[in-house]
Amino acid sequence: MTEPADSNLLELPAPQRLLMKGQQTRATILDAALGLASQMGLEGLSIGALAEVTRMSKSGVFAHFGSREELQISVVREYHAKFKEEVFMPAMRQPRGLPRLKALFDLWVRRVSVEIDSGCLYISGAVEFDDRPGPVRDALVAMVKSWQDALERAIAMAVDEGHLRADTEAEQMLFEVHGLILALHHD
Amino acid sequence: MTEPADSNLLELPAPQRLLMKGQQTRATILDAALGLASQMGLEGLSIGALAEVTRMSKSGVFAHFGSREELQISVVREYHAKFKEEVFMPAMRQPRGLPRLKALFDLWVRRVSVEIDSGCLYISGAVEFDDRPGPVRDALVAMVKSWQDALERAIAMAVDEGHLRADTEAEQMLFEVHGLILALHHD
DNA sequence: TGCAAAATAGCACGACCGTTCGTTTCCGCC
DNA sequence: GGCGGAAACGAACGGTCGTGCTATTTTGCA
Repeated sequence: MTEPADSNLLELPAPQRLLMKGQQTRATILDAALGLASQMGLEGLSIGALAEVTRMSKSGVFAHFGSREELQISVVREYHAKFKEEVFMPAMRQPRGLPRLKALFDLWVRRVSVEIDSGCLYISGAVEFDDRPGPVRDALVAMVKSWQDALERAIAMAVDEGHLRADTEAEQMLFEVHGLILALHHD
Repeated sequence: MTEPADSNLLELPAPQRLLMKGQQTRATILDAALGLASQMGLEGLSIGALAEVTRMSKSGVFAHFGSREELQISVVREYHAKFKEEVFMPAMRQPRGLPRLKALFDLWVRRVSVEIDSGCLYISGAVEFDDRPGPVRDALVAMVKSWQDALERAIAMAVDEGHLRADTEAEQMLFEVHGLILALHHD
């Protein structure tokens, strides 16, 4: 339930040891989990299958998260971090206004296209957890919301800069753009 | 959730009894299954839960379908029949062209709105089975395709009738409309 | 009313699930 | 070299799943 906290890491004593063994394999597991969850969905992600992929024992995998739910949440967070790094951050290096908005959209489209035959966790998660309250759902909506907010800010900026018509309804435009991505993902 | 089901009501005494008992309870089961699958997804639909809802034994439910897969396919077909009856058929009574297209869209939106907190099987199914080949997926894509084709025909007709600009790209418009529905469903 | 067939129940099996627990292996430090 | 703690293992548990069987009940018809 409590996050890693990493109470006593970053002890890089003499040489740089960035990761203790535990954190290292945890990262490995998380990476495999991300791939698995993209294919089977967050609900389809099982500790047994994960153990097989990583060639560890079930309990070995389990120990790193303490519960399946915590594993799912960790996967969501990991996905969000990757998404941020691949889509959000590069776009932020573009000048505000239309260029940045366009970059956000293009990178997003590119990512969805690359994810083909794996599937976006935000979308599959939204379908799986739309009526299943709990911490996983909470984490999911928080991540999606932060992304939507970022998009909406970018739209508003483009309006401010005069790149979009002044009567543009940011929320409505966000809705339509989102629809385009969903339709793209659907095919 | 579903009404009593009243297995043996409507005792229209001597004359026509259209359904043998088996077909009748099969229909009851299918109805319950539809509700369950809308909440939990096609993958989340379990025979045990279905038996509990219908107050039957697992094997009693099972016997009607022979396999879980067949049950899922039956659910998909049932959903498709309902969808056709509630959305497609009424719209067909509108004059061809824009009125019919508009009716299709409105009825679709209405249905998605009503399905809130249950979820459209076409959409959740598309997410769950996008990379899981098999008969269920086949049934799913067949149903979705028939619906998309109907929509595309309606758009083409609206163009023919001069209700839409002649340079309208039916496929592109279908894509955008689909996106709107998906976005609506997503919220 | 009686009887064959259909419908349903009951039970057991094997597979997989998440989780717990006790043990063993590994690694970093004195 | 040896000690202590972290990491990984292996076996087991209780649970649910889909799916075969064999009884038992119910139904439809002569």
